[in-house]
Amino acid sequence: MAGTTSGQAAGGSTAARAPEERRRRILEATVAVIRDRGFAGTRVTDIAEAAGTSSGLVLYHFGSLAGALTQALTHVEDVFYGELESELAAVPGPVERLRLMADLASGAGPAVGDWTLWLELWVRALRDDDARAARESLDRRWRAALRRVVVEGAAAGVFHPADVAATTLRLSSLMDGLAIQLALAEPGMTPARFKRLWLDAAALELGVPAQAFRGRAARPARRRAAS
Amino acid sequence: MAGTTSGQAAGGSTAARAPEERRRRILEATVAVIRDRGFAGTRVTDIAEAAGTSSGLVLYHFGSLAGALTQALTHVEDVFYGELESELAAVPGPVERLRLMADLASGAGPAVGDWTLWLELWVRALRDDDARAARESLDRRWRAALRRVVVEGAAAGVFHPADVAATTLRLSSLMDGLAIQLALAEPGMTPARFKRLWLDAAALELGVPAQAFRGRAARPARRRAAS
DNA sequence: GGCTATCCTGAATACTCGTTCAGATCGCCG
DNA sequence: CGGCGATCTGAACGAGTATTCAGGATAGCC
Repeated sequence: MAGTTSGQAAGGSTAARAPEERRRRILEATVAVIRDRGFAGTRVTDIAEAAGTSSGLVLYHFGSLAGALTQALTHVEDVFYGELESELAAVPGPVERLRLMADLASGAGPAVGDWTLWLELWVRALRDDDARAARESLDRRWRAALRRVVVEGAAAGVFHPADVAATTLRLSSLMDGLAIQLALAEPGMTPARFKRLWLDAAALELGVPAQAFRGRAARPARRRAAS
Repeated sequence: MAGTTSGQAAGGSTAARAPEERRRRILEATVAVIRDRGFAGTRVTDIAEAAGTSSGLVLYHFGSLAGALTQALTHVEDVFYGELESELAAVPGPVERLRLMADLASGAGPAVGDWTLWLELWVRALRDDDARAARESLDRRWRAALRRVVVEGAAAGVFHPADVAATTLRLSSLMDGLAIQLALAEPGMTPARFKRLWLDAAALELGVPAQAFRGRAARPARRRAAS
């Protein structure tokens, strides 16, 4: 349906093609609404309103509400992956990279952002194949990134994991578990505590002293008040 | 609404009051439907059908669909807690108890059963206060049980946790995270692997050799083929 | 300028439920 | 027995919402 935008030949010289722009805006609006109201509570009208268009257009572009939800997921996946890769590439060593992943997951960074969306995704994945595929892909990528950092650290002689696969799986699962508390705003669970708990577990798993992950990164300018 | 069953005076001499029995059946049917279709997909008719009654009766007893869902949650909580306590009381030492908890969580035992319901609960708790309260209570109880086992083991000189609160929180969070994989039937995640991963993490956290949690319980009769 | 395909709108349609309601049924008591 | 309250049923109602549709605007192209 919707013609798969067959003849977009007319190269846009003046400005970016408006339709494409509109499409993207709708997808981002969809993500925002899902975050806010959940998959189950998201209506076509909500998406249209959030995107500043009509419900007709949402259906015109995505065929159905389910289509919009699904495409929003793959959009999220693209954005997430792009950000993760560029963020990771921007820092040097394994210790710093592990800390970065903790930052991203705890909500400080842009990539993971709000875990609410992830909880929603898990539940939808129980019964919807597209959601299942999206989640699996997202999870695999995140876990692969983590594993890369672990392996890198082991090669550098900094980390000493007993079993790389098990360590990777446990550390990413621990993140998910802690994330539930964070998403539900469990009293006592803050991004800082999330980070501390996870990095301490990483220290245990990787056979390094917990201090290895302390210090820096959290409060960049505190000692030198004004400079 | 529904009168809180005011005058149930008429003491039932012959058999248990049918209405109470019916009520319980409806609650259990509700839980089954939630497990199967999720909170979002559960309709009054589904519950009625699963319980073998009419939709009118469901509303008569619980006032609304939301009421039925909420009461189903507290029913689950009661059942869960009762089973957890009695199971834990039935085994002797800290090591055995920790293994029992791994069994229960991995799906071998009756208490946790299917993690699907838990994922559903987390998401509903994002926006529904009753669900939030139910989840918090369930979580607190489970975590308290875990903490008790850890403290008991520490007192006996078997476990050596560096920080009881952090260890408890991490081990229960890790369970939640692994449970997601289990609920989604991630390839490679089985109850056995779940148990192994979690108990190995426990060994790390508690400063005991991983072998401490191996052996027994898994395959009771393997060496002596026939007896 | 006209023609056409694409993009876009908002009202109309059709359908799915939650909830209401007008009574049946049942067990019990005076 | 006759009445009464609690329990139970299923049809009818109404609100909410995905999707359809009849057309309008727009931009490129001859």
